[in-house]
Amino acid sequence: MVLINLPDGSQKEYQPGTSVKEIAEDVNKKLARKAVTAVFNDKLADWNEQITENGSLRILDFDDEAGKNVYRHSSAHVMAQAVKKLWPDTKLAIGPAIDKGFYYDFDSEHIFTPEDFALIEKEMENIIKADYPIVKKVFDREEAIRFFSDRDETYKVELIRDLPEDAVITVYEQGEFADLCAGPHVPSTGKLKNIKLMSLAGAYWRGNENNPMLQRIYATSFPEKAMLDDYLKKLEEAKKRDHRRLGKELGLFVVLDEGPGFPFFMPKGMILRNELENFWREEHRKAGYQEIKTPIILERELWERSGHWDHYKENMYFTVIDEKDFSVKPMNCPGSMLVYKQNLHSYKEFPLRMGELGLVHRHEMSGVLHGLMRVRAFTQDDAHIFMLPEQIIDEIKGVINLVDRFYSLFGFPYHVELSTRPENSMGSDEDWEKATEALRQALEEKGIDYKVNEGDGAFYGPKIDFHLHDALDRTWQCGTIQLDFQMPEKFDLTYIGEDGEKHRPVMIHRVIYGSIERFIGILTEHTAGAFPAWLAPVQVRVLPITDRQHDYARQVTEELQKAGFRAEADYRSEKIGYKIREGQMQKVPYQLIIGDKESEEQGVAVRHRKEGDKGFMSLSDFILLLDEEVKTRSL
RNA sequence: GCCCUUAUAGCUCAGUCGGCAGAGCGCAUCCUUGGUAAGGAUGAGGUCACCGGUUCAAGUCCGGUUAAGGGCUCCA
Repeated sequence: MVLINLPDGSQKEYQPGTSVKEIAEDVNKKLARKAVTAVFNDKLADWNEQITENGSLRILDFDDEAGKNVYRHSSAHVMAQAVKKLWPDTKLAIGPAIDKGFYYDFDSEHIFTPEDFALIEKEMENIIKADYPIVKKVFDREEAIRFFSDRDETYKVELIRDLPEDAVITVYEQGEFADLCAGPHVPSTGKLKNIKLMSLAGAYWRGNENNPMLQRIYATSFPEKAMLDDYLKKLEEAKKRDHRRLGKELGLFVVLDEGPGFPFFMPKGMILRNELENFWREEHRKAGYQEIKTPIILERELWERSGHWDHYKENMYFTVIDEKDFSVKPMNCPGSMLVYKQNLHSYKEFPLRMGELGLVHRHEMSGVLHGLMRVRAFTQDDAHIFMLPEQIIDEIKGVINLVDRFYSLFGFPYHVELSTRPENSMGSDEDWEKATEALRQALEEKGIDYKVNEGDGAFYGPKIDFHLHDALDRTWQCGTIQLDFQMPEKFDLTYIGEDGEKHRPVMIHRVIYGSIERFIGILTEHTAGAFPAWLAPVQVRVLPITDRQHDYARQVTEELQKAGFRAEADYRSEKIGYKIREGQMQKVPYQLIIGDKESEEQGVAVRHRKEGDKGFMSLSDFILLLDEEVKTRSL
């Protein structure tokens, strides 16, 4: 007999050779019906796998991450089967489960279009209805190669050839369809339901642009109809708060044909932007930063010296002035180095913090441009900090505090990643060791959990990245702190130490917003355009109910403006409901309704964007309330 | 850059088989003066992205260009 441990702590005995399925059904009939796959002794197991040794077994359903992946992966096989049936000359590449669904890459004479989706979905339904058992077969290498060669599946053959010598090669079959696959899979195609094909894309074989372009079909699947509907609804909602759409609707920013990747900021977008910059300047002044501004166009020779010419030329723009070559800056650091070199520095000045809201231009490939999220010109809230080696830890902690101050203010949760030395990097092992240790120690002293990305650092130094989480559960890398050993060398930066001798300072680059443009994009989607009052382009709208209140409304508006608020009034002869609707859609935080009662009693009826009608208030009370909200920059 | 898709009024979009350019919203003017998410009437607004081709005739079909959207990281 074999002894099986179950997740609830109980143990049961079975005949050797009992299948996972039989055990599951014995333990819990209901769970067995919902089950997708199982984990036996920490390894994913097939439903029909026979248990021959003692161990612990856990049944997985769709709610488990691993179960979800198996469900989606099996869905991908069914999609591939349908496609092969409809277009038999199609060659299969790979078809994994991904975050929110799955895809399969095909190489086919037939060019897929969205019109094919219905056809493919129909065929998939047939396959599901047929309820083909999904059967695992173990092949040795030669057999497997022969098997797929016979079927002219050249990509599969290539995959097999790249597998390690001793790999166990498994093939899963369902009906006439067979695919090279590590498994596991759901027991039969009938287990799958609610599949929807989402989109088409080109994708290079193995992600390499020198390889042939395959056709990728993205799709998703769920065990319950309600789950699929919910997912589709969420996609709709995400579309509604797309920053490109909101940017246009709210008059914030726009990207035009005349400037691909070069966004325009409209008056209201500028208010947002200026507020973000004001806040940035205020906080950086408090944190002991000085501000500089370096030129956007600088001589080619500078970029050769900094190494950008060699490492970054592809992404740079060039121009000629008086027959000399110049580059538009893609980064701020070389300019900052030149500023540092204008004086002789003493260790007593350290740490020397130089901030710059620097506009950089980078030539991004046309296909990657995306609203404000990926552009060709953007403003980095950059800073370069020059210091003594022993100041690194405290200085990093200071930057971490600043990042936390910013992200918490906007209500963004975030997580932190530490990237260590990559392959072809510069500098000595000792320097890297010291620097990485300093970053680690700073994080640990701050009590911050972090993920380590081995070998993911910049070629000039290790780094800490801050990834913020938005309201739609996506993450964005914004802040970063990078140690740089290379720039101080290349520009021969020095300071005079206590000993009167010249030494090489340690330098870090850091950004908090990352790119102001992108941060605005993220913030727009996060808040769905309903910015906190301190950022809102229009903070208050005054809405007179009839012409009788126009004079008083004008007086109120002027008083609000005098108090420093961005206020406007709507004097059109529309009904109050109409004016309110418009203000709501423009996401104005406060609307003040003014009728006879308010003008007689010299007050306002306050309507909050989210809380609705808050009733009558004296104007001075309202000013106090809004002033507090703006001053504290509350959410 | 590469693959698929798309481009019609300020915005969102319809336009069938190739045969007079459309709707809603917005905007302007007028009527309406009203109490917390759309009152009514009238009107203006178009090089159907751009260049070329087929045709008696092109928003529509074909080719090219530009731009945008979804991807090109997830690995049997």
